[in-house]
Amino acid sequence: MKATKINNPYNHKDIEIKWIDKLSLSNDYNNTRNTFSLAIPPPNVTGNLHLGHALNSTIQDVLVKFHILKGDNVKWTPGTDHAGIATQLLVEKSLINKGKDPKSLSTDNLIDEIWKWKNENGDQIITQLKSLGLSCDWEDKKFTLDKDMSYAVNQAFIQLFNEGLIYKEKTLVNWDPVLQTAISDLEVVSEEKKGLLYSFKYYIVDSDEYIIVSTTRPETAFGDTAVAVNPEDERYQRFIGKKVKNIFNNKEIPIISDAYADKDKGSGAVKITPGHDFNDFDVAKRNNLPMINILNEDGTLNESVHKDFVGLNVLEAREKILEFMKEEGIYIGEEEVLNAIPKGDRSSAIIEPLLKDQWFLDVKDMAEKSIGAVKSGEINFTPKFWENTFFEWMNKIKPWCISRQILWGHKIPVWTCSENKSVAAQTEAEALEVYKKQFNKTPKEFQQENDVLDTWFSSALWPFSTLGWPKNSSKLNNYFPTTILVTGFDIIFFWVARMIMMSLKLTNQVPFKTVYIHNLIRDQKGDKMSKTKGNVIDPLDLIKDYGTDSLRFFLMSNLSPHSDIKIAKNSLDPYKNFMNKIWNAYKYVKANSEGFRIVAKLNPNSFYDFWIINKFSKLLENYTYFIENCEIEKSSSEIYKFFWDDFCDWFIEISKISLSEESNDSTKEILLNIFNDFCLILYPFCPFISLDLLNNMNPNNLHMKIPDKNKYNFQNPESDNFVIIQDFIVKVRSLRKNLSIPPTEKIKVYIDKSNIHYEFLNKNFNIVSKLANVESLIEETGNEKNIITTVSKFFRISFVRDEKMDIQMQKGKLLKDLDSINKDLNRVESKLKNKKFLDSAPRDVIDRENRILKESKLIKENIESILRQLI
RNA sequence: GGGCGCUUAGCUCAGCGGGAGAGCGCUUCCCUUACAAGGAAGAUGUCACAGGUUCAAAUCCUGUAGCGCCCA
Repeated sequence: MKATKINNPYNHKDIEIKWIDKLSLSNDYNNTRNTFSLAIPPPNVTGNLHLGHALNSTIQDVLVKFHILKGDNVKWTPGTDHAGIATQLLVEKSLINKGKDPKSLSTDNLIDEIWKWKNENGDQIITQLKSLGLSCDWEDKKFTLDKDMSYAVNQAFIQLFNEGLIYKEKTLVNWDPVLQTAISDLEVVSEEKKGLLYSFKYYIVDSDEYIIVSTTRPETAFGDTAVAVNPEDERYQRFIGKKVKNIFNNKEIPIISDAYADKDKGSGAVKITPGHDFNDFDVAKRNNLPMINILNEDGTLNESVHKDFVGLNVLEAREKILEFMKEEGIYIGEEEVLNAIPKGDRSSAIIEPLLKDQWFLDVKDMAEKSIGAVKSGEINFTPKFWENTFFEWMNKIKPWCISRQILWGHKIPVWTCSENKSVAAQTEAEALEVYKKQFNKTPKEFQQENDVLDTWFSSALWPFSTLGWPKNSSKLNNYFPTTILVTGFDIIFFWVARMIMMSLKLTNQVPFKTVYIHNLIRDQKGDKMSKTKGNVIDPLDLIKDYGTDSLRFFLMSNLSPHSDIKIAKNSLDPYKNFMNKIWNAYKYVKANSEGFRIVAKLNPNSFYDFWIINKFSKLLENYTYFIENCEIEKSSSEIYKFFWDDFCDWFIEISKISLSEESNDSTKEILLNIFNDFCLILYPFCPFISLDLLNNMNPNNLHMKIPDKNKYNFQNPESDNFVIIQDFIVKVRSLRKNLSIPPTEKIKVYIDKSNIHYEFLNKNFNIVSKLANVESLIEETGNEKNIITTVSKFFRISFVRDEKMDIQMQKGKLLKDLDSINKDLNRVESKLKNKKFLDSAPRDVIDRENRILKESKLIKENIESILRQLI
């Protein structure tokens, strides 16, 4: 690759164009190496890239690129999800916009339209993901409705069906009257709303006595088949076993005793509508009550109610039935209550519990095994506290309603004959075979189910179906179980839990060993981003303005296990500045390392060579540790601090001095090598700038390998002396500033030459002279009258006093320092006087306190003597 | 009602038993030949509150208050 002209200013667009297509990953498997594999949480095929995707995929990409650098077998499978309901809705809408009525199309034609849409637009999200610079295996991209993926779905279904875990049952389901399909418990969101609780009388048959019941949904009285009272409720004992007259459906319905009735709620008696309430349904099953369905699929009242009510919607019926109650004199009153309204998460329609034939998957055993896998540590959540959330849900899991009455999805692979005998199979031909074998005859009116499966059913197989399951492929052998799953906490139940259940059931293995849960991205104020609020920040805009590297580094620096990431328009400024800093530092490195190469063995010479090598070595160690521990944000911070503080502010500045004075080969070589190796470890975070600079340093010879830690393994006692030089320089600059001495004015510094650090300071006078603009070091005898002094950890530093100097300012500063030193002294002294502390504190803590005592005393004495001088 | 998480500098957040930290913002000075998208020097805190454990608590325990999320 041709090198970028490094003298140009940093421009993210130039380098992104250059490298965007060179990041795809597919490496050959080699069983001598470690393996790192993961499957991307497949975005909806209808999706547009949002910051959540950017966050989720960047985390994965950092891990992937890190493992590429380590030389592991890496497999990261990308793909998209067919997103049943969402996609169908979107296509229907776009048909309507084009003036076509989707309802006028045949089922097959509508499915064709959806496929057409998918083929035209389905890759948009993939293209957008690529702009993040991800090293997915783009050649091995999956879609949940691909042939092989559908084969896996059918196979999973067949196995679960044959084991009797999948069954069809007429029972209460969550019915979405707008989408006209069943949905699972998880897809129902409850919304608290003020409503009215109405009370009315049910008269006891052949009696003037009545029992009062309360309900927020009086229209369901058509479906009431009992009144329940609590067995311990003395008020109603005498009624149990009697009947009341349900004047709405002209039936006599029993008063039953059931613990579900709450003595303290309302009148204590409760009407039971098994066809339209989940609790009532359970009561009915316990008590063998009949169930009446009063609703059509569109949510209007059906033929089973009084003819005046047929066809009304629920709200219309409510008004009318209240009037009716009043006319009949059974209405008592209403009160305001807060109740939970169930709504569909896609349609926002009020969900009606409805009696329906639906397919269920019994997940109880699977859930128990999944809990076991997490408890035993086979699967680890990180952060660990999410395991509680997982357990909580798994413990009270109910059968999963997996059938949907929509078109777009995997058709349920079950064929049924006229005698209502069913078999599950991949194809009709296979179903016929299975049927003949099983029932020893040929089926009549053999027909496949019309329903499709819940989209999450196929997603639940994703980690292994993408690798070729159920076929025994080499991919599956090499890369399964996957190493890690990276996802947001919002789909722990929808997805993570179901993958674990399915994987344990179908493959007898966990799907992944670690679940890395990350948080959401919110706006500046901490609000969720939404189109209606107008606070959405588009990652593609950020990429345009700041560059992918800046966006990635922002995200990776702001990850937090406990809080969501907040982002404002200018949040990326510091990270773009960092990219610019790296770019400019390279200009310096390049100009000053001509003729030098990336080497395997360094030859450090001066103490600052050793110092920066040690710093880099520490960085390498921490960087690796934090990434492997899923603490990526700490890794980012290490990178930032090393580069800006250590490498640029100190090493480069010092190198300027040594390089201007003599040809210092060791420093030049170290500049180039550390910069090169820094770019390597930066690569997982900021791939574009890293690759471009690495390419510039190693034209046509990119070695994408994590730096060898042995290259940076040097021990040299002098490198510890670096802090002495730093301390001296900072103190001189500080005193200069306090005394308002211009930075351009060279200054003479008085210093005690018997100080144990003096020799080292003097030996490196060229450095301090340049960085602190010191003219000379002069012996301080202690008798000087016309000097002004400050103290540091290692030195007393004095300047010649001048009338122009702001002595009061310096005095104020010293008094303040004295105050804080006294506080420290008090704390330490009282500790060291405490016998119990000396007895029980560890040795190193006591040593440290003693050291602090000594240092503080010295500083205190110095400050006090200086203050006396200043009077 | 049950569960989880949070409360530390003006803002965003680290630290999670032994000297209160970072980035941004702020103040002052400097356009020094990598970088003004920069450099240098600074200021800023009852670590929500109340008890307890400990030689030692921002850090562990209990309780209280407030905020957020999930489940019913």
